Amino acid sequence: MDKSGVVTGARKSAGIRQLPDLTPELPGSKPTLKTISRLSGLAVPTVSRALSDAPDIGAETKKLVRRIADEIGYVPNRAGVRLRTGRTNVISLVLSTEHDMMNHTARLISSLAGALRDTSYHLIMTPYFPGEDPMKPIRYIVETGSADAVIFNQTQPEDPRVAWLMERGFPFATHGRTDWADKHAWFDYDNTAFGRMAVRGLAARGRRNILLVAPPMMQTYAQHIVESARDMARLAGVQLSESQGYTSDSGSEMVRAGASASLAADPTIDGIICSSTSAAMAVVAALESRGLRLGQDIDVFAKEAIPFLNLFRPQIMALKENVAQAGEFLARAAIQAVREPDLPPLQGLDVPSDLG
Amino acid sequence: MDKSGVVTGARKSAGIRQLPDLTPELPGSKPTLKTISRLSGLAVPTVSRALSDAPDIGAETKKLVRRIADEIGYVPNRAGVRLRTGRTNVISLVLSTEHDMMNHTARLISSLAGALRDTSYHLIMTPYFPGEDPMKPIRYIVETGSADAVIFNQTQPEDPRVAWLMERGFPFATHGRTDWADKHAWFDYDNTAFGRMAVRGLAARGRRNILLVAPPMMQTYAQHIVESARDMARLAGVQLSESQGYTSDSGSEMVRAGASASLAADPTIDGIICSSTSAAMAVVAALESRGLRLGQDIDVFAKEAIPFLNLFRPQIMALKENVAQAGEFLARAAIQAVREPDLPPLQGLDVPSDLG
DNA sequence: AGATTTTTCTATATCGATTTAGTTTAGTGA
DNA sequence: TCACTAAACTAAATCGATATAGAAAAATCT
Repeated sequence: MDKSGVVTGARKSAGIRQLPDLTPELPGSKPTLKTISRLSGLAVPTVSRALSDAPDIGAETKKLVRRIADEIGYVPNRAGVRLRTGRTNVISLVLSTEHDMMNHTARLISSLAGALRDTSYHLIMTPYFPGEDPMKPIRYIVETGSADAVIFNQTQPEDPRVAWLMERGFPFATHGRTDWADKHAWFDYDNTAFGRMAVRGLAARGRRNILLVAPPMMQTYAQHIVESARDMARLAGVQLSESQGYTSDSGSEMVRAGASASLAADPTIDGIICSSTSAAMAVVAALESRGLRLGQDIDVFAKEAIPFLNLFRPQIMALKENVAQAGEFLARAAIQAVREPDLPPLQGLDVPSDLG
Repeated sequence: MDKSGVVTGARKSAGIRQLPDLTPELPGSKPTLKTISRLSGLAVPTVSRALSDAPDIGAETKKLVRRIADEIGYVPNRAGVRLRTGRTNVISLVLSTEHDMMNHTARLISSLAGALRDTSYHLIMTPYFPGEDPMKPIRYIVETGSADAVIFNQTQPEDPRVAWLMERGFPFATHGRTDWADKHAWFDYDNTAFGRMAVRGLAARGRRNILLVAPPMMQTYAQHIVESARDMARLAGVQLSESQGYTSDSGSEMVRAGASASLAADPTIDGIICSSTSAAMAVVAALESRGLRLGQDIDVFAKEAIPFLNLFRPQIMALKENVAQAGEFLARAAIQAVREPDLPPLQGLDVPSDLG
């Protein structure tokens, strides 16, 4: 209200190159914009705008500010930015603790965290437990504003999480596709190629009666595998049946028992396709306990994130799944969804190359 | 400066039970203290203090405020709290992406995230890559104030991270012990018991020449295993040698090759102790490729986070490591280190029970 | 030269929560 | 009845960054 005697105005200290004030910092306190302001003699907002390369700040000023910022190791305070702008600089990975896809998950986390390392983003884990409403963690993130974007997997064709997030325009990226895949960011393993190559590979080794241990059919990628495997089986003229009562996600003990039962029910089965590494392990255990010789009486075709199956049994026909690539891609996709919501969403496919 | 005509004072609206103002909220905006303030007619700080149960707020007022807060679903804004108090409500897990302890790591992450779910804390992942300075992520967290506490593993007896954090009084909890274990929070698997039980178990099956595949000796737990195994070997009168040129962390291919070489160099080896699941897998692969029969010519003793080894080979002598317990404990320990720095730090041991 | 525009800053308000320093009313004691 | 204390609030400042409005100097135009 009282402005008498207040001298305001620009250029008061423009042109000054050397630091006008070198008052020693309070020890232990992190430098803020205020620190730079004091050191440079510029106002705090000027410093802020200089660092964000605003057009209304002089070139010399920008240079000066950036030099000081570098020298004193200025890093913007996250809480300040977040409070003012609403941007959290956090990306949430929704973690299913289900079953034993553990290995896969760990790989994904590492690569995501690694990819975000040199960005301003932190990765937070938002777990949910089997049986819980899958919407819950998503709603939590959005409603509490805990992150700028969400990443999640186990997508379904008409995934309610995807619908809900799109409706609200909240940035996200999925590991796996949906029916609206052209409208959002995703990364997926090419399970259609996998299904095709699995049947073709087994047929090439003379297998004629193939058992497919697929993931739960609600998930999009299960449908990709099943459909492509069926198509290829028709083309190749081989028989294809699907596991009944258990899936590749069922847990190792259950898969082993199930596979054992399947083999007992139909002893002519000579090829098994597994859509996960742990399922392949369980299946091999099952067939060996039934006295079947892997690679001779029967072949197993699988997918794996880490070279592991062939260490265990060289005979397993394994295709590599590049989970590290998935993590890196999803990180970029999520960030782009946050920063450039109007660009077409990033979409990527991990196409398995043919077996040697 | 100008106070004329301003009516200030307490009790202006004390005693009012019903909500004096029901102005509809702007749609889509999250409720804040201000919202409650408007609805209750109380000042914002009063609302704040009422919610934090401060002694200078009346009982009726507290009840009123809490009721409104519940009704409108008030959740404190993280950025506001963090900016004002400096408390981030974040716990950082420093993630080693090294080797293939993947499975173990994933379990730990899930259980940590799960344990923090019903607290106000979020879990962020701070990765670092093999070969990097292990101090780097720690320094980053502390210096940027990205978290209230850090959790990390792969501790060494005189771990520089522990020393550095203790010096600064920054809250942390380790998975694994150090020489200063009585002074900080930790959770550990009882590797001394493991080493003892492994040797005893193998000796009980008549094994006389045992090979120990231990982790790198810099890590504390490796020393626990080696020392206890040596002690027990002396007691039981069996021979014990340690793997040369490879460790249980060396990566599956390397362990397989190394174990194969060890078996070639000393064909009288009739028992192998592995301190990790992946090492056990590799070792079994090695001995089978050399024509040795597991459970007959030779026995393998190992530790595992997920029931897996026995699915693969029932003959493997496996002790369970309760990683879920570790995660839960570390979460609690970290939170206590933050909230009650003066209480003695939480310390816990996962004691493997004897084999059946 | 005087008016007008451009350039480059500064001042102020704001995000949401909390801390510190008052201020008012009611109650107590003499 | 008047000073004095306790109880229960309110006011104002603060954390750090940024958006908006406004102001002075310099450059341009007429």
